[in-house]
Amino acid sequence: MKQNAVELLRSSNLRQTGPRIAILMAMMKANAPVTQEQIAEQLGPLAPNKTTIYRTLMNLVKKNLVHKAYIEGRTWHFELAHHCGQHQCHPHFTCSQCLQTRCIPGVSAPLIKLPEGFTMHRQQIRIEGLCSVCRNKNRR
Amino acid sequence: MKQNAVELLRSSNLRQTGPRIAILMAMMKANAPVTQEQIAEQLGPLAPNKTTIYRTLMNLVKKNLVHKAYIEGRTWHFELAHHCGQHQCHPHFTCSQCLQTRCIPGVSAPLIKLPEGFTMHRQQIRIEGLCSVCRNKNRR
DNA sequence: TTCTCTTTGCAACTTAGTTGCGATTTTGGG
DNA sequence: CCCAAAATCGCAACTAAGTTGCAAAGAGAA
Repeated sequence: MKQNAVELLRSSNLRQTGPRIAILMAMMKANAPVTQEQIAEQLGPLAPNKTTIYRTLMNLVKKNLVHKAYIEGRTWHFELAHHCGQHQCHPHFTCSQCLQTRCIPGVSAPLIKLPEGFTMHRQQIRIEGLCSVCRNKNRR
Repeated sequence: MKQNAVELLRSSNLRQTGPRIAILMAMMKANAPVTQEQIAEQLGPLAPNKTTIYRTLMNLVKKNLVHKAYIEGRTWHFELAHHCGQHQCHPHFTCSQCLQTRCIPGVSAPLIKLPEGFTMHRQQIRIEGLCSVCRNKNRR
């Protein structure tokens, strides 16, 4: 997995530093978009400083190795780009009751047709609803 | 227009107060999602306190008269629900160069099929790209 | 008009992300 | 292998945006 991270950095012409490799590895382990805080938590006491985490994430976004996910709440979430299509991320579902977010892999919507002269870089879908767990709870 | 705002409040069983009517009217004038600050600015010196604006917006969201739009940046944007479909808002386009956001009215994507047991309340689409103005600027 | 419940404004506060800057690390060249 | 230049990092102080608690004002039913 570390090899994988190193490879990603090399392919994007980014220097291979400890913090970057650690952050990428932490994101590989996650199966949903993560926040700065979750990354730090995951890496434990040797986690990089939060400034470094934010700066790294923003660099990775710029290089298109990572995408920012648009999710309810005030906190930014990020995920590795390699499960996303070229112009479209997989949808994200947020339960409006338990507030958990999860990816909905393997599905996508047709790309929206933009007005004349506009170029699409990326289309993202966010869904709000009730997850099956909460739905069952409500039934009782 | 004021009548319209009053009607919205009545139909949702909300008390008709000055701040609420003013905020709804400000949103009716806008043709893209607005922030608390933009609402205050629009209403000028007699704008309600920012706490009131936030609280009002959150109430209106709860009543489904207003939706929160998911847009790049740290600031919340809101728009009236009456241009949105029942389970889907119109897409929002943000230019990654000038950062302006605009609505793309009249188009939508098929609703994503959720996993068994999940219920959809609302699907929202966010597109990032280059608007025609910026694209032309880059050409030169 | 009065009473009750809701809404508002204010000021202080919290959270999440940002900035500036000196110290450290990476990497390419000798 | 070693060095210098450029990129990156960590820290502490800061900013922006939204939140909270509470007393005062307002809405609407009787």
